[in-house]
This record gives sequence, C-alpha cells and structure tokens, in this order.
Amino acid sequence: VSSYHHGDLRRAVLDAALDVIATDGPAALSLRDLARRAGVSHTAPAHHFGDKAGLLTAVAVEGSDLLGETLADGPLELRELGVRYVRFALAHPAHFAVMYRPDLLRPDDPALVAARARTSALLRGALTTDRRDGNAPPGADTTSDPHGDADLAATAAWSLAHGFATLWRAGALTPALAGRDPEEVFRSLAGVLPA
Amino acid sequence: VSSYHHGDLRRAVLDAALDVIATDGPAALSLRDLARRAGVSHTAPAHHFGDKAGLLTAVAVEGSDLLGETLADGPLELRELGVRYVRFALAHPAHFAVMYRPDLLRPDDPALVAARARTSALLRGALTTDRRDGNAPPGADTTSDPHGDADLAATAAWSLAHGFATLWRAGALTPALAGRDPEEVFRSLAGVLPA
DNA sequence: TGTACATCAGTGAACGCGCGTTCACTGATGTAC
DNA sequence: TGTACATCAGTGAACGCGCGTTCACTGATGTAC
Repeated sequence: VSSYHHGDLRRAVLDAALDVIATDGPAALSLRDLARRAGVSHTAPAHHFGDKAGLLTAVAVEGSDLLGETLADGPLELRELGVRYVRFALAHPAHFAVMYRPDLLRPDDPALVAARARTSALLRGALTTDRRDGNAPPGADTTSDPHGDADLAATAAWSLAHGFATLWRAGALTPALAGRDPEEVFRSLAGVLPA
Repeated sequence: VSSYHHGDLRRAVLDAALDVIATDGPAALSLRDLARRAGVSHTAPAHHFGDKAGLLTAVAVEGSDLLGETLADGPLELRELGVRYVRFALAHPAHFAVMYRPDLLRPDDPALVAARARTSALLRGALTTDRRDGNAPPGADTTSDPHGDADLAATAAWSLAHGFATLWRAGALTPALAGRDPEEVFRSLAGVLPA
C-alpha cells in the first residue's frame, strides 16, 4: 500500500465529518481537523470537496439516498413511512442534522437536486400505488391530487415525523418518555393520522 | 447622555444577536461582531453574558417566555395551540432556532430551567382546564393522565407544529405551497388531530 | 511489452484574519454617613 | 445637602490559536503509442 495516496480519502473525510457532526454539530466542523483525523495534510480535503459547504452538500446527498432506501424498503402506508422516517433520523443523526440546513450547504448543487428528486419520485410513486390499492384517505382523489387531501395528509405525516424526531434528538421529549423506544412511541403517536 | 455607559447594552447585544441568528444562524455569532454592532468595545458583552453559550441561553430564556405569552393568549384546544406555536416560530425565528439546541446553550442554567417551567406549567394548567371543559380526546382520563391518551395527543400536536414550522423555515415545504399563508396551511393540516 | 507524458492526489511552508481571553485601567453610578 | 468610597460598566492593548487559502512542489496512476 502506497502511503502517498490515501486510497479513499473522500470516504475517510466524510466519515470523520459524520462523526464530528453527530457529536458536536455541523458548526464544529473544520476541514483542517478532518484532514488531521484522516491522517492527511490539511489541504488534501479541498481536492475532493472544495470547501465546507461542498462537504456538507455531499453529506446531504448521501443522506437523501439513505433516506430513500430506508423509506422504500417496506410497506407504504403513511403511518409506517413516518416510523421509518424517525428510524432514519435516529440512525443517521449527522445526515439528518445537515439535510434540512440550506444555510450550511448548496441547495442548488446538481448532485443534491438530483438526489432529492430520486427520493421524492420514489416516494411519490409508492404513495400513489398505495392509494390506488385502496388506502387513500376518505374523500381523496386517487388519480391526480395537487394540494388536495392526500397531499395534506402526506405533509402532516412528514411534519409529525420530522417534528417528533427533531424534538426527541434535542432531548425535549425524553423527560416524560425516558427509556422508551422512540419508534414505538411514535407509532402510538401516529394513531392520530388517517390510516 | 453619557457616552461611556451604553444605557442598555444587554438589550442591544441581544437584539444584534437575534438579527445575526435570523440571517445566518447561530453558528455565525461572534461576540466581537456583536460588540461592533452595538458600538462598544469588544470585551464589553462578556460583562453581561460571560460567553457565547451564556448569550444563547439568555436568548432561549427570552424565547421561552415569548412562547408562553403567545400560547397563553387565546383559546386552548390543541389545534389552536399548534397554530400559535407555528406563529411563534415564524415570528421569532432566531429565538426558535436557539431554543431546542442544547448543544449551543446551557440546558441546566437556572434561569432557563425556570423559564421553561413557567411556560410548561402554564400550558399544562391550560390544557387540564380545557379537558375538564369537555374537550378531552375520547377515552382520556381527565383527572390524572401520565403517558395516557391526552399526553400522547399533546406530544403529537407539539411534534406536528414543531415539524411543520421547522420544515417551512427550511424551505422544504414551499415548492408545493409557495405563497400560501403558513398558519392557514397548518390549520388545515391539523385537521388530522383530535379536536 | 515498454516507454513518455498528462493527469490527478497529496505535501508542506507561508500568509493574513478574526476570534476569545487576559489584564491593568478608567469613567460613571449609587449608597453610607 | 455634601462628600467618600465601593461597585459596576466599559476600555484598549496584547497574546496565542486555529482557521481557510494560496503556491510551487512531488509522488503515483493511467493512458497513448
């Protein structure tokens, strides 16, 4: 193994970044520190990511794909999707912490736009299929439904799951629910949603 | 007016901080910059807040009280509380951005603990009254209900409002809902909640 | 199969910058008598 | 009502630090012929 070329510096820097973000948040990131952790000179990371926003954009791309995988792999009623969303957020806290921070990354980056489009197309397709199978909320137009009941229900489910995961991670919920399994708690919580 | 003493440097620094946070997020804060904005030497703010965590703790205290005021002033069904929570988050984005970031402030600070206790007592009291008035979710024990249906419903409402406000602020929702009034959107969204 | 060369990944010294913190200080305010 | 003094708010020079960025470079890899 040559010691001059790292082998997979890109991956190594990403992993170091995920580690730092999960522990101290995205604000604590420094390219020099990541280089140090990867055992490489401090200018090397710039070669792969340009700057900090580039690195965080790469994290968001990866997060979007991971989220897509997590959501796609299983049954697709709205409630179960929420459970999976919560699972993703707690299993990949660093990705989750970065994905919805347009101030920290480049929201218009082509790779990021593409990744988001992949996940959302996948999700839209799945939900449409599910509705056709008879799981539509009462009164929903199952063919095309812009801004209609089904879209509202999806937005509600997303908000519920996102809010729950965020509050849980912040420790805002735990006093009352300490020690319980977050997915299980969310599942009962999501009883408020239309099936 | 003497030019040596500022008059209300504490308020001036807080306002400058809120301005910076609303624009660039809490990570962009620097005590030196805030001192500059307040027209004061760069060591002066330390006198009032100690350090950055102290400043952000003060912001969170103020935010907690503002939230309490916003929630307390009006009718108290769960759905309307959600609407008011969203209103608070969008009207005071800087406070909202800081309040649930235990990594950035001192969660155990006595003033913060007290402020949170105030708001949550106020809210708990109000909800209990409301339930006694006959607005309890079906099956709820209206007298004492730890971890029961009513607590679950409250957590669901909180998660829904928190998630919606967060996603809205991140611009994640706006493609589909651009230009619409967020409170109005949330009100229809909250139709999924038990009354 | 071997050689030449372009490309790419990583180096390390140097720079300038803004930051937080310390320190001895000074100006204003308020309270005791 | 006036004076003395303690307390508090703000000053400004100095420091050391980690950061991102630039630059000329060197080592390894892969492709053309």
